Amino acid sequence: MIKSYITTYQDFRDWVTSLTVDKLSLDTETTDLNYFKLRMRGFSLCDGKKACYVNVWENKDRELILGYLNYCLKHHKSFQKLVMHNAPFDLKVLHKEGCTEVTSQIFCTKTAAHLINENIPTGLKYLAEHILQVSDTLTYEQAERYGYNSPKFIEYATNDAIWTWQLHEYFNRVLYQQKLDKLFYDIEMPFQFVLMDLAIHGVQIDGKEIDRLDKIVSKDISDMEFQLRDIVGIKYQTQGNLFTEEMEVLSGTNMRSSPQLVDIIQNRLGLVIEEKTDKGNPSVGKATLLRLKGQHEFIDLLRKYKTAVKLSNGFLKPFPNFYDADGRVRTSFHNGVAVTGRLSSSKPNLQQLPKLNKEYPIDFRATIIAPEGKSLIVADYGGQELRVLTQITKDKGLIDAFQNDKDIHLETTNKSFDLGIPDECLYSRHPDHEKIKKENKADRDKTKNCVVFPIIYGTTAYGVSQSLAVSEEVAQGYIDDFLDLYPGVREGIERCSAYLKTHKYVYTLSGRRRRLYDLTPKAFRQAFNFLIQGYSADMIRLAATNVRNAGLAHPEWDMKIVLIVHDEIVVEVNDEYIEEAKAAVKEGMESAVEMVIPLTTEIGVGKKYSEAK
DNA sequence: GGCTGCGAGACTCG
DNA sequence: TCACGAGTCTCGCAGCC
Repeated sequence: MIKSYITTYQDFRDWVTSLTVDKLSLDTETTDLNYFKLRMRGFSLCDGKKACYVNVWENKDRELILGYLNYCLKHHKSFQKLVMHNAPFDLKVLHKEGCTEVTSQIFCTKTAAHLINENIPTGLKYLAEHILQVSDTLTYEQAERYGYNSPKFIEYATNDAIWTWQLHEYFNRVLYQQKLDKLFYDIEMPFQFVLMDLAIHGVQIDGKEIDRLDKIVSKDISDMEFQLRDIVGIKYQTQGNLFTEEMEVLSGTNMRSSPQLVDIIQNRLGLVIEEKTDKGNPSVGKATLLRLKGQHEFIDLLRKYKTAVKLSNGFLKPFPNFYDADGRVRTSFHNGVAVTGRLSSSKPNLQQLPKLNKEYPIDFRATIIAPEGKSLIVADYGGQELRVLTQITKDKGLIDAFQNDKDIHLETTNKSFDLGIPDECLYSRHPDHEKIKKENKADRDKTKNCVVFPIIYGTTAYGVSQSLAVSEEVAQGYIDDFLDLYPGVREGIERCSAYLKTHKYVYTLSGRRRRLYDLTPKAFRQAFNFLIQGYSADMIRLAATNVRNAGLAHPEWDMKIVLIVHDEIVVEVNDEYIEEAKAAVKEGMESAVEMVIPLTTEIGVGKKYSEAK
């Protein structure tokens, strides 16, 4: 491999001019990972035979070099296919440096690695060592000591591009062998540009509202600290807070410590804790406190206290650490972490923003806002999991239910609880349906949350018996009732299990695979759940790509996807194009895939996230 | 005595 | 042994200087 270190425009042009290939790998090096702060230090390229590192940091030719790179990305035949490891990152770096129209066919080796084996790390160094058998582990600091023009530094700087190129050669073959090529090229690669957009735009935060809520919640927590101790007679001293001048509790008891709460509840209140943690200790989590609700003033206040503490420590306090100078938060979306193919989000995790809690109504989601002159459109799939279940199993009962608007949860409840509701009243078109649904709301909710959805997760009779506080026999009866009503589901689960047993993997309707080598009962549950969760994840990828394309077709809308939350897409759009954009988002989501039961979308508009839901 | 790392437990979301 | 997939925070303890 011929390796060059390039610092001048002329040398870069010469290097590119001598290329005779139609494919290159690219790797960028930056000052920061965050779009708002980062600047490019340099980039490396590789064509399989030669590689170069182009240093643009404090370089007088910087603008010329980046301008030429921009030109090449659009027009040069060697840039027709661009291989990157973690494409959204390199794409956003290029975008930041003015290369905003990458028209190349892209290939992300990180994504390929995840599709081929979702159970291993996808870092470039790891893949180089384990797949390319590279043993070189030079760090940046080591390379730097040799000097920027030294062979060692050039080697370090070009390695990433070389490895990326070599991984492409291997992965591309395997993708076709494992029939992952359609998923990769038609779903994952277009979606990389959505991930790029998300990283670039971020989401607008109302910092003043965060501050306002933080003050309210902090005061509430402080008050509850006193009240909780007063209720159970724990002695404490007070101390003034230096900053807020409010009085704080000074006490040996910590109301956030589970062992101490166990002690208070059992020994001071004399209440029995039946629930256990994973390790078999008494649990003071949600389930326990819900069961003990109303039995002691302390329990009821503790529930509110825990909600407030979570809101404060988990969201209101840490959020300001993530503001960029433009008041937006740019989270990291990870496309190769969840084994089911779902996206995940971190720093901060925007997929777990608290919803409004009726018992402690602080509207955190109101702090996610649209900028001046724009609105948020929030669109989510209605009943996505049950629709995918229907698609997978082709169950006649489920198909009939969706086609004729029959209430699946009420039908199940009717059978399990022997309610004697006439079949025709289970259809929403029946004049008595709403009334009957209301009358049986409690049982219907129980069935929905404790039987129907858990079955999708592969629950056992034991699990259902625990959540409903009934015997295992009765619980098994509920499960059988559902599977008897929709026998296609039972067959689907059995088909999935049989396939897993033979092949040690299963695959979704989009061709995504999950490999499960250890065939424990849990593995069979994971396999069936994967068919639903994994396909749902690819639906949202296609939907988001459609929505992005609709936005590109109408630049005047200035429509940007700002969040993806599993079955939900949030976009920002200019106020004057809300109606057009709404229609486009709806169309983009509902046309993502062809299903026996057409997809439906629930859509809302508002200036705040919580208003639009 | 103070710092760091780590597992357990709890809680947020779909 | 017992319900799928994630990320983040705090507590409490072990180990280290």
